[in-house]
Amino acid sequence: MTLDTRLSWTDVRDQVRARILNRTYAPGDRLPRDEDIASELGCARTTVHRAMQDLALSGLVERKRKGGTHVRADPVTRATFDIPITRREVEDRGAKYNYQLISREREQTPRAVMARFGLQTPAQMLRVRALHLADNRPYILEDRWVDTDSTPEILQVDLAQHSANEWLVRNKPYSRVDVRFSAITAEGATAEYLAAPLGSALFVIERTTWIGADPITTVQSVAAPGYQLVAQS
Amino acid sequence: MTLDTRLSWTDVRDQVRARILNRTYAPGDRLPRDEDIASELGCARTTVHRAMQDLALSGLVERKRKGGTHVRADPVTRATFDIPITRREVEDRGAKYNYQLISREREQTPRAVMARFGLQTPAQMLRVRALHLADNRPYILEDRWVDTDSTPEILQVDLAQHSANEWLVRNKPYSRVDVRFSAITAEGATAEYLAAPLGSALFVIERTTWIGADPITTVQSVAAPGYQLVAQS
DNA sequence: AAAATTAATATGTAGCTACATAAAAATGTC
DNA sequence: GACATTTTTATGTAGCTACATATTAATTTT
Repeated sequence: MTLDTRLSWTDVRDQVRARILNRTYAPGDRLPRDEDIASELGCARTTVHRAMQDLALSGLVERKRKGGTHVRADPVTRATFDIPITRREVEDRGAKYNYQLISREREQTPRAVMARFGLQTPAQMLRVRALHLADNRPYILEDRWVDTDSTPEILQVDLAQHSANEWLVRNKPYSRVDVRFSAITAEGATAEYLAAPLGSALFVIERTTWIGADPITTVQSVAAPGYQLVAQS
Repeated sequence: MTLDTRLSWTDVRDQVRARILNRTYAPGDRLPRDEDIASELGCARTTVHRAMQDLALSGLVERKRKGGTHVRADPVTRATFDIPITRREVEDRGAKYNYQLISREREQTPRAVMARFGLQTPAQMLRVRALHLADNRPYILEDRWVDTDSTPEILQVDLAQHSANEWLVRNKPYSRVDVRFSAITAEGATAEYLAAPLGSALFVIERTTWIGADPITTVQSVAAPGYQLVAQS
């Protein structure tokens, strides 16, 4: 059993959070120093420190050296999303996974792709388009660009067998990633590949990765109608 | 200056990450114990612990007591999104914020709302529909249900002046939140309020909050065409 | 009074010890 | 051999000290 006199850092975090919520510490207020909270609650400063770090991470307070800890005036809802390999996502839903390569060509990057990488001038990259299926129904259509300077090995990979998604995730770690979500209307080839009614709304995930300053890949993944992304609890 | 012989936990994290990336520790592998890594790199176990915690948080490894630390076989892309108050979001874009109350009525929760809260039986709640504008153009249309048992004060708030969004965020903290994203097609009243062409794709954020086990509010926010959500770096 | 310098201070980090806890591995029992 | 029990072990946590670092506040200089 835990001694009832001993506070864990989660206890401290919950206590402080409760005080913020009941306005003991109001939005914008400066909290007491870690040390004072520690002596008040009867624990070590390190424990309060850990609690405060967590509150800062969740966006409830802001901390600055010497400046102290302040309750954020405009709290934000902070949500974390896990975006797994598509194969895994499908299998986790209990569906059968399939994959089809649509095209694989060297092309010059259009303006939109240059923008995502922050490039000033166009470059030759490998463009791979592919369809992921769940129970033989279209699930996600991906349009990917791979930088062959940073990732020449991709040229040896048999992309008809293994998706670039999977190969990259397993073999090409990144140091920075940019993720953005949006919605587009189903039309033309996109609608056709996804077997989506013309004009239906499609959920889009855009991911761009770098290793250091070097681009690795950018991908636009368009999900079939009805797709929903749920935050991690 | 830092002594070059002294490793910070971020150094350790980066070292271990580099080893995972270059396959010294391959996917599925078990890493050495914290203590061994510590003595190898010449630092304290606490430092390695902190580094490992961070790698676990970012989804690169999994840790279990006694089981040790394993490299995740299927790494995930983990992205964090901040969803601020709508007014703030608009103002941060340098636009002028406006707000219009559309309706405010007590209604019985339909099945979809019951599902979001996990309710078995319908309940009477306050339904508030409102439009947020940026530079006098429709920005987000929200359809919100507020539980008046947990939040009776909402009945006294002048929702024509202040959005329920803002009042709740400032006055009604939650202990649990569920966030999900999807896309819908613009039609009927939704299209009209948002001044969106019929059939255009709209980005949808659904948020449901509880305090303990008690429902607070659930809201479906439909963004005007072109809306994009970007992950925190 | 304005600018530059110095001191004070709250948080950040590293290292140590000691103990808690979960889960695997080993052992004992039927 | 199958099941229950005990031991072992790797991570998790709390508390302590000592020092680093970023800012603010105070002081001195111009």
